Amino acid sequence: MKLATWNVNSLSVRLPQVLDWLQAQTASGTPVDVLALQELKMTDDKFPAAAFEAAGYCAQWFGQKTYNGVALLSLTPAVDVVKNIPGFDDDMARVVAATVEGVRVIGAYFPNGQEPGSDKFEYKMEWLKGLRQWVKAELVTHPKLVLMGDYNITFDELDMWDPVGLKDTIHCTEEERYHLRALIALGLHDSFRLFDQPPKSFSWWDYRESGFRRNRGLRIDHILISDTLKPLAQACIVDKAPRKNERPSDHAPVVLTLA
DNA sequence: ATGCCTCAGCTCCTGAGA
Repeated sequence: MKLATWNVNSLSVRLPQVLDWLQAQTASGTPVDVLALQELKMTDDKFPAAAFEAAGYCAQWFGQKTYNGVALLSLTPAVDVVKNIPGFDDDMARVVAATVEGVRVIGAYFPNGQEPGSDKFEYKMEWLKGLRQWVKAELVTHPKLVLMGDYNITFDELDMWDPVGLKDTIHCTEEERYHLRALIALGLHDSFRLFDQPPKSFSWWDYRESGFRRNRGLRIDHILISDTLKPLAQACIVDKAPRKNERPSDHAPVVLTLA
């Protein structure tokens, strides 16, 4: 089973790239079974369900105007769909969850937080708390669970192109990392670090100042898997190929292969 | 401190992203 997450930064702009990428994965011999998308930036009526259906994918989506918006694509139908975090009041579309082939998949676009100390940072902290409470309960009923998406949090210095210059800046603060570790403590694993990785592996690069060319990036897109799934993990990589497209997203897909 | 880039939108500037 192959699962992936990709913040596309506007699905309207990136749809051809998403379709091309899915097609390339299929052509390689291992099609993507589940793809979580973030930052659709479109209302639900604009979602290109027909294009994905033509490509062989079922879709669950949860959008809003201008900002946020998430979707789950799957080769087989998704059931028990949940949108946003039950019990956490939120006027932004950030989460879509569903069960695919017996695996509980949660796709999420975590709040950015803007700047430590800001209202948006405070919202990020509350959102993270709400997410954790819900995921904790989900793990009880769904031992096979994947939590993937744009976390907007780095784990440590390995995930930063400039650990000194970026120390304590947004995505790299101790408060944010506390919540990330608290998710891990529920019985989840950072699938990327289960494997040897190239040094300076990132999933996002700033559009500005040639961030990608100079590999000035952050690893903020993650695929966390439950204890039960850990023994099945075979590989996890960042696929930088789509970042080399003309007009790319600032994020690259992260891809996990399970036995 | 700001722009550097990209995207959406009550679009020729602004807010937000990260």
